[in-house]
Amino acid sequence: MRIGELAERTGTARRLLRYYEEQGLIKPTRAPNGYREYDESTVDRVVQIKGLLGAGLPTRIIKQILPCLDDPRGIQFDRATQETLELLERERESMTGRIQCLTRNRDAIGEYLEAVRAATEARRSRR
DNA sequence: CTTCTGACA
DNA sequence: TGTCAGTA
Repeated sequence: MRIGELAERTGTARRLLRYYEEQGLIKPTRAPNGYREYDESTVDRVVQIKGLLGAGLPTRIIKQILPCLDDPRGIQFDRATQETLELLERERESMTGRIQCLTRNRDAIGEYLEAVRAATEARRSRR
């Protein structure tokens, strides 16, 4: 499929898909007319990339752990630098922190919603 | 009409 | 990321 279809199916801007390619995250083949050609598996890959990016991981790290997502047995341990491992460790801790923050915010919203519902209900029964 | 590259905001 | 240009 060409970039337009991939964009629609992944909910990603064409511009972004070309950017991912620039960062080495996806490697489409080229049609004789120069158009990028993506295979079915790319749809999943792009969704994964978006998820990782949304989690706050930098593209350069995603590039390294992507082969792991495709095929867990294809991990290139030899290229796992000490520096990369440390960065991923910090990233893991950072994610844990964000999760705790999200949990608090989610609970706060839940309590707010609960309070509003209670107030609304009280008003109804009074009426 | 769709995509491409490069560039600017 | 959006968008504009000038093509293929």
